[in-house]
Amino acid sequence: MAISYLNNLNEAQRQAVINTDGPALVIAGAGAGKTRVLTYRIAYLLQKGISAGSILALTFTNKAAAEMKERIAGIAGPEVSRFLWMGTFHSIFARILRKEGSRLGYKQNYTIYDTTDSKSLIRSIIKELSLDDNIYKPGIIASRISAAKNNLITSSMYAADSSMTDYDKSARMPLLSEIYRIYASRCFKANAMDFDDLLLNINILFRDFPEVLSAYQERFKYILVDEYQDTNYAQYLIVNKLAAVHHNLCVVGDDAQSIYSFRGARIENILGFRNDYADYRLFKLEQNYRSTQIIVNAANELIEKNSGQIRKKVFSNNEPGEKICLFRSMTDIEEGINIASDIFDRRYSLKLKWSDFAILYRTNAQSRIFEETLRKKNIPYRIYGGLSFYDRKEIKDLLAYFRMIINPEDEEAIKRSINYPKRGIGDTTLAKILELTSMEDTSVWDILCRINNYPEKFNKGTALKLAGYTEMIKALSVNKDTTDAYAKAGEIAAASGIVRELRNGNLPEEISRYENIQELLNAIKIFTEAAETNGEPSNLEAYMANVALLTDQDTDTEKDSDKVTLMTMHSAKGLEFQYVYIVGMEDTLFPSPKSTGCSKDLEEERRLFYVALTRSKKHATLSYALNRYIWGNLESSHPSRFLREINPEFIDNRQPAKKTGPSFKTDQFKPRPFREETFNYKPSSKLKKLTRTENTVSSANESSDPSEFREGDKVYHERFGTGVIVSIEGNKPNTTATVEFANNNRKKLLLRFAKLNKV
DNA sequence: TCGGGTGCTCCGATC
DNA sequence: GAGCACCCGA
Repeated sequence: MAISYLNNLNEAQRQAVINTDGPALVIAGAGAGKTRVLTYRIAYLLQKGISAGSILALTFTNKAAAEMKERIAGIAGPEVSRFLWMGTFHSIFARILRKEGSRLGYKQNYTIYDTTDSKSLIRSIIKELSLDDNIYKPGIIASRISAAKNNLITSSMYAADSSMTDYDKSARMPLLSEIYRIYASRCFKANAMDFDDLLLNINILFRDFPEVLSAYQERFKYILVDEYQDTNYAQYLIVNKLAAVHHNLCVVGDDAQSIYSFRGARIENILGFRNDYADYRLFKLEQNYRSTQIIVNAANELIEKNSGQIRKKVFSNNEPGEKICLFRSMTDIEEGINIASDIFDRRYSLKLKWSDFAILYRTNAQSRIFEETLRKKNIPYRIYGGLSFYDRKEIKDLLAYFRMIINPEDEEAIKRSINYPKRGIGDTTLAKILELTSMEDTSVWDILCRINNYPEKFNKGTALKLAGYTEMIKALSVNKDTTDAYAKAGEIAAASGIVRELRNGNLPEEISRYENIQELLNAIKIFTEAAETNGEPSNLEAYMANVALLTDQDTDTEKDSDKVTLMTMHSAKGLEFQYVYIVGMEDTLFPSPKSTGCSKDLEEERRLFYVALTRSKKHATLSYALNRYIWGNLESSHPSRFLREINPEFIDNRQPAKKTGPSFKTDQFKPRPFREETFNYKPSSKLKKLTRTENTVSSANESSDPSEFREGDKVYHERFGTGVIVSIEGNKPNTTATVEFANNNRKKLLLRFAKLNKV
């Protein structure tokens, strides 16, 4: 293996690569070549003769792991890199738990519950305890339990910890610890672990079985952790325990890019590394290869306003670059138009690709307007962060059957599959079964297998339907170990009736569901073939072992397509684009109003802004609108405080709307005129949007109260078309009016005027 | 048991 | 605005 790749590194990077022994903290500024250092360091270890099987490299996403693996395979060869322990925290520890979990009472075929499964289980526990789910909200409870697990607080510790229970009492949820207890026992009975259990149970395993810990401590001579600033307490402990013997722990990260505290990440882990390892070596990667000097300098000045951080001087030797543009728009729609136009202009005048552009926003809800404005200009775009492939209903439905074949005790899989496709097994029947499981302290599957023992509970018809389901699962399970995953999956898809159900449909969404099922089967085919080539198990159980840990990018088919990217600032972390638009820079959106009361949260928002800004290679545009629809209501806002934190010398205030280019038709996008107002009606209290057509309001002059409605006003309703107000009970917001539509239908509607601020 | 209408909630999101 | 859970009527 050639060592020449070291010549591709600057001095700081080189030092971080070749000093392989002892604890090392690599602080990598944005765009400083972090991934390159990590991959080269591993390649260097391999080249020094360290066996791949003794190197553990942990990442947060499959994508990061896959990218690194590929690069290392390129340097060291796939036959070596194959044996690296490289993957996400969850996948590596899930793998260890498959092997060692029996010590904790789990079977090797345990299921991994995703967040939907967890929430659904919590919801049913709340119901069974007859608690009010307006107070005991499943989402809140799930995150309390998750946070507890991430801090290694088991349900019994939770119940004994007065600081936890006092908090719950004050939140009117005194039974939260009870829900946690039941939740944990139900997961256990279902032979299932949720995502947090994977980390919690590894900690318990290492605590209670020192011989297991010491075996893995011995095995992993070199440990590398990517994005160390994002580790939570459970991950922190595992990593440090594993490194306790060889001390060859290399953590890489950037405290300035810590943006995940809401999911348990502790910036203290990276800030405190020097206290954990007095003999550590610090490597600072400060040269930014990505961005222009203006962007790097602006970002530096911004992040300096945060207090707790590891000081570093990120610099760029690239060109100074263009100033950062600042767009001001009257409304959110105008903002969308301005940005679509700017992208359009730059794309053609500078001969760029659509994929050179990204629009970054704080909340997913902001994407809609950009979708509309981009579509109107025929600009291709791609939204990230929507429903992922594996979150789709039809995929989850089919996977539930696969789960049943592998682990029939999986309660959530039973609930999902027992009455889909419809078999006439409803909630009442299910509730009866669940009651029996808690009375007899057993699993749902156990009751199902003995359903004939309860003739007084289930009538003949119901018992027959249940037995039909149970027998089907049993029949499909017979040769599950010897059949390959693809064959078995096809058999299940057919036998379950899911394929039949979807194939009969003619609606576009049914067709697309059917296609998604086909896509899943294709993915399984690819898995099966790859496993057979590598001489690894290719049955369904092997496929299912990791499927809960997979995400979208594994089925990403659009990778190389030329499209504008739309995503949140959070999901943009780690990516880069030539031209970046950071939108919605308003006090109502960014920093999130929920963060402004707390300096710690505000600092995290500032880091988020830092992350967003440093995504741009060539140019960044910041944008805000003075009026915006928030949950259907128009609200006015002020420019974000973060705009004042960018040194004005880096900012260009030029407004985009004044520009005209040969390819740009201004009249294609008239800003929404003041008179085209929007208001809502409320039939039995549901708000629906109505748009008052332009021509009808001409009678109202601007000095009169624009919220007035009168008889004769025309209104447009998306369901009924245009109608005329024939009678009205008032002329203020929230007045009821009878509207007559074209087909003589009269509807009584509550009209609610959403006031458009005049500017 | 099934479906359609209604009402509530909503920051970010890896595995 | 929109997704999702729930309720009520059939």
